[in-house]
Amino acid sequence: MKQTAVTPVVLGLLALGPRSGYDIKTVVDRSTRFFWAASYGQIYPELKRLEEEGLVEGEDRPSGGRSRRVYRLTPAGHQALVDWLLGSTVTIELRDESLLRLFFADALPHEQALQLLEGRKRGHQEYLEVLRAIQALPGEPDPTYVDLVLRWGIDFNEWGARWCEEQLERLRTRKAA
Amino acid sequence: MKQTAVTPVVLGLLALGPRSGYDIKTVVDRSTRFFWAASYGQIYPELKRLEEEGLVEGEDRPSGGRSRRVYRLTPAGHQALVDWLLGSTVTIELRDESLLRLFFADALPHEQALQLLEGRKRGHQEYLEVLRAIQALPGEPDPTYVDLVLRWGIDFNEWGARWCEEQLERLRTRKAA
DNA sequence: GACAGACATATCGTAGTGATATATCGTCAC
DNA sequence: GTGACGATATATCACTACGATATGTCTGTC
Repeated sequence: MKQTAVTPVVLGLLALGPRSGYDIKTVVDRSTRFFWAASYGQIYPELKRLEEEGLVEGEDRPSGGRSRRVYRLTPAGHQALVDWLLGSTVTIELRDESLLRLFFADALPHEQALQLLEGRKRGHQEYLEVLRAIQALPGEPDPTYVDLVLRWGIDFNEWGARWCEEQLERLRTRKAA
Repeated sequence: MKQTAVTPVVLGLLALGPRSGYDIKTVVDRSTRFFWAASYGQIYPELKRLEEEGLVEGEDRPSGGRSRRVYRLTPAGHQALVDWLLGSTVTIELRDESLLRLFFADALPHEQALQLLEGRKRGHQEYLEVLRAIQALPGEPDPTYVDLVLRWGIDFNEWGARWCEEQLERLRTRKAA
């Protein structure tokens, strides 16, 4: 079975209930996009491909003149999801412009370099607010592991802000010494 | 001035000294790739483009029959680097398959889901070893901020492994309750 | 009844990836 | 000294992904 970057996220979301391509994109943008993004340009072709392979089943369910095709997971699709969940491939890619700036910060005067750290700290704090707002959203509580991943985001940004603060102190006192 | 994803990393590395495209790729693979990757397919065209814009200067310096073109930063290029360093754009993109697995882990039996957390912890520990090996490399110490970013990688992975451990405990005791 | 905004699918230009082709050089073994 | 192999060096190409937007429909509301 062919695997692309969106395969698992499509299968995983359909496992939580039948959805259209549009629905998938909406849910992704509100949840996994923080660590796994997906675009229409990937989702729609992928749904077609997965249907050809028999992992999902589509059903036209237009509402009036507006077309809508809802997909559900087949047993084979559920198996493919579990196989992936138990698999051992690990993709980790990070693209962090703020770290890249820090990396080259020796080209700046001391004070301006420290301001990069201040900026990074602020970035973590702002991100934190966004995630806390999501956590505080009304509605039934998230499933255990969905909640766990949200926690990760919150804990990570707390850690990140603290780290910046510690390094600022270290670099300031070291300079004074 | 047009900006692509590799512009800052090329300018930044040339600021540390003249280099060929091959050199840039080698240094990237040993350092920034952890948070900012770059491929030949980006680097060579980018060097040409930056030369046309007058931000870098190339000089053919073949050794024997083997061609080699070494680039150096122009004053305009240095200015462009400083402008970017002081800029406020923030790109943060994360693609973390292990988090995606956790997100969908409610589809697994409790024990197997916990094993995903164990696996993630192990991933952090392995990454940690790689980074510690880099830190222990002989040679003159890295510039302050280059070292700072390496520290970040180490501290982050230590934090990540600890976080997994804490969540494992929490989920285990909660289940028992 | 008009307008904004959500719903839904589809597509397209641009850019990035990873692999590989081509060629030279250094060095180590035998 | 020659053959093999890996490092140096540039270039390119097929494939994939991304982000933005075109197109059209429906719903709520002022």
